Amino acid sequence: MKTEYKILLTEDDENLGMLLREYLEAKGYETDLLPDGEEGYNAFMNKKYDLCIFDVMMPKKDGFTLAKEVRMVNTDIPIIFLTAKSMKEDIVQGFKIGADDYITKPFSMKELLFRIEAILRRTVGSNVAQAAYQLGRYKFDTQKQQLIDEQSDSMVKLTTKESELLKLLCINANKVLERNFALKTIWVDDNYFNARSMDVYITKLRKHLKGEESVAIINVHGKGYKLVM
Amino acid sequence: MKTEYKILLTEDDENLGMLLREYLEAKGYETDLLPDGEEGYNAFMNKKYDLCIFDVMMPKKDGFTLAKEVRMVNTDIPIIFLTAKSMKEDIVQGFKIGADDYITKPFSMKELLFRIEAILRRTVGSNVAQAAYQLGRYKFDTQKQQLIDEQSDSMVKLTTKESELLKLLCINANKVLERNFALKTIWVDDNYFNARSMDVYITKLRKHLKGEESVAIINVHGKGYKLVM
DNA sequence: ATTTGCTGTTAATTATTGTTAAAACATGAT
DNA sequence: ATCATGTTTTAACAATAATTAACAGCAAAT
Repeated sequence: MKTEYKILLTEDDENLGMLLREYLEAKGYETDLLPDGEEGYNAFMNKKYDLCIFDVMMPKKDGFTLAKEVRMVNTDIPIIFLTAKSMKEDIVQGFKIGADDYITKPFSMKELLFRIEAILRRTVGSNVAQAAYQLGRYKFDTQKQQLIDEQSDSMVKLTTKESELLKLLCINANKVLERNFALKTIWVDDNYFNARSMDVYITKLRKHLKGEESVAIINVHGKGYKLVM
Repeated sequence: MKTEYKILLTEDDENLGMLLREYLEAKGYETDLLPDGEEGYNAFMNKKYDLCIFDVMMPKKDGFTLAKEVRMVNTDIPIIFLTAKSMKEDIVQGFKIGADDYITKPFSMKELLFRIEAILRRTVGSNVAQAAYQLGRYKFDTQKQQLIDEQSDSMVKLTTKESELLKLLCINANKVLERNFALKTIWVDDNYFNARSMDVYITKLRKHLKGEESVAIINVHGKGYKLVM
């Protein structure tokens, strides 16, 4: 099962745009090409993309403005800017907005592809479970279901449910882990009682992690929980 | 508490190496410079680094071999390759090994710095990725949903809604944040009651920020609110 | 000036989450 | 099968967050 990644590309130069789209589609990315920032924004709001590539210089709405608006709705989606070589200042500004990468024109399409792959490997790919997570001073071993305090060199055994929940939180670190999702994956059924059971486990995990200031499980009201670190 | 990031740099050209190390240290990165792959590997095994920068062409052990060995021990650590412009094939190989980025010589040190920052923002994610806004004496951490008063060194926890709204205001600092836009992004639906709810949260935010004269949330009649500072 | 519609603020209501403890359930050892 | 132990769920109540209601104040339009 290999889901196709969806790319939102905005580029006002029609020739370059079409060329890029064709290339990206050939490489297996579903690509939507929009000619300016406004249309790009509309497209973004109407479809779920995995990555954005915005030309900086565009009519109606430039790439940075578009990126800001996109960031308001989605803080995580990777954004790559296409920028003219001379504009060093653009690059600085781009990173401030939260660019994931930038690429200066002219560029080879291969180069762009490498960047895309590298980013997707990190962002989407980071959603893949790992064997162990570092939570500040604690190391969480998902296999052994252990939380090791590397400072005092002590260890706490986690129960199955504790471990499963913490693992889900880790996989979604710094993102919201939706209640329903967690309930369906761990408790199978998402009724009222299971939701309360989950709350109980959140309390337990918070106690386990309270020795590390930089790590916290915060509640996102009505949505779920977020492991921040 | 700002932990210094540790960088492992291998580069056989002594002049370039020293220059880079000097620059990176000036930018606040603790940098160890090793002249070849073998010494680089020894250093890696003896210390905990946050990021690696490997020259591809090195005596004794080239950058790719070194990277492969490092990857066996640590699958996550970001690796940036320094490679000669001509060697397009190098780049392909580099990404196969799992490079996070590559940079072709000659390059500007600023450019390298941007790459480093971008990668650290993503991977370590911890310190830099947390979009934090400075509001006069207050520092607003969007991830942890906290408002830190840096003068009294006290902290106030924000609720999810408070945090979301303040974040939108910050993104649009000194510009009008339109009511409808905020309602649609935070409350999803922009009916009368949600609009009143938003007003209540504006009051709450104003209270939170009243300790700082230079920051204010002003109303733009019929349009929305503007965070001025 | 008066009306209408927006905004400011506080308090009451409702919904969600935090926490603790007891009950129910599971598991392996005797 | 029974017991001892640890895990998970349920229950109960406390605390917090979000919405709604109510009324006061202000801004723009007629």
